[in-house]
Amino acid sequence: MPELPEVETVRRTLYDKVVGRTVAWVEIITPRQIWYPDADTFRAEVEGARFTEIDRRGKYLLFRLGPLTLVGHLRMSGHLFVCDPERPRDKHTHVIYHLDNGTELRYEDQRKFGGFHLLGPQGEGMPPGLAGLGPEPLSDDFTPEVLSRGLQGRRAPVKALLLNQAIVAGLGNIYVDEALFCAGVHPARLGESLTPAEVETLHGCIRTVLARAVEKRGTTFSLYFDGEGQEGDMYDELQVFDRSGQPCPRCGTPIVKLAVAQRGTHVCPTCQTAPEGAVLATRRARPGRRGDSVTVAAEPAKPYNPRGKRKTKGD
DNA sequence: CGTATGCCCTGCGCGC
DNA sequence: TGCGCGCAGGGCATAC
Repeated sequence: MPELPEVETVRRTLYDKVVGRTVAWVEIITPRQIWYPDADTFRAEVEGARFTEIDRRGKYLLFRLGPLTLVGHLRMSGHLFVCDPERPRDKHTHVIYHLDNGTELRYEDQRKFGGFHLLGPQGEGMPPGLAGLGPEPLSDDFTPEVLSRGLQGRRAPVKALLLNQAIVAGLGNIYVDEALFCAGVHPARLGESLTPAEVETLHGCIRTVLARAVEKRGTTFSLYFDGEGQEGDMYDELQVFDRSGQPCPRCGTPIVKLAVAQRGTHVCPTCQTAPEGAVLATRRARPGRRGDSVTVAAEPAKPYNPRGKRKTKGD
């Protein structure tokens, strides 16, 4: 799952291979991955344009094409990389930007969740998530005060708030769990319940965790690789994510997997104190499945609703 | 407005 | 061995 560190690594690894190149032609294999405008207009506008810069905001890649901006989002399983045309095409190849030096900028995506927007000079066509994106966590804009304002008075679990890209940009499931562990804050705590000291610590942890992950070129968990096809090295440094049943690196207590905000969530039950009176119900120990013991966590005032899946409800 | 839920999609593990 | 099911998850639309 590409989050800020993975997307930043993709940006860096694509940079020299793409910037300065002109798009000879665009091959759209799966039109539904073109989100804006329609595929024909998109192709017509991009063909002949030259990549002048690659920026990143949160998990969005911003390819500057002179006055236009090609926005890419990898979502869960997207890959963007440059390769030679001889490379066999994966069956999940959806878009190919054929470059003027004969190489190809390919977009592959198993789940077809990701896609592209082409923004006009004034930003027309911008997805709402990009327009409403919160501060870059590694920039000076992101201060403890800014984080505090994002959590202030909010009755959602702090994990849900950190996943909210309007509060802070770029965090996903992996680094939220890591940052909350680093800060010793339980993910089910409500945003409004954090003390100023906890917010300050959490702010520092978000930055430390993300900066380290960028250094390590991201986490390869399931299928991530960067713009050169290389995997990230951060997985081995993860403290809690995907480590359920393994000893906490700080105190040795086995890491537990919970559901918070409908998301798989990893905590050390000793280092991250559950909120006072929290309902901690073991949903089900799924035998054999990576040894997960899945537990549901919620504040007492708002009992957890197991996934709200009312498909074949008892009838 | 803030919060919660369903949807998109497909590979995989699991249970039979 | 093979099939069908449930799960995973980022962002957006929609419902309260």
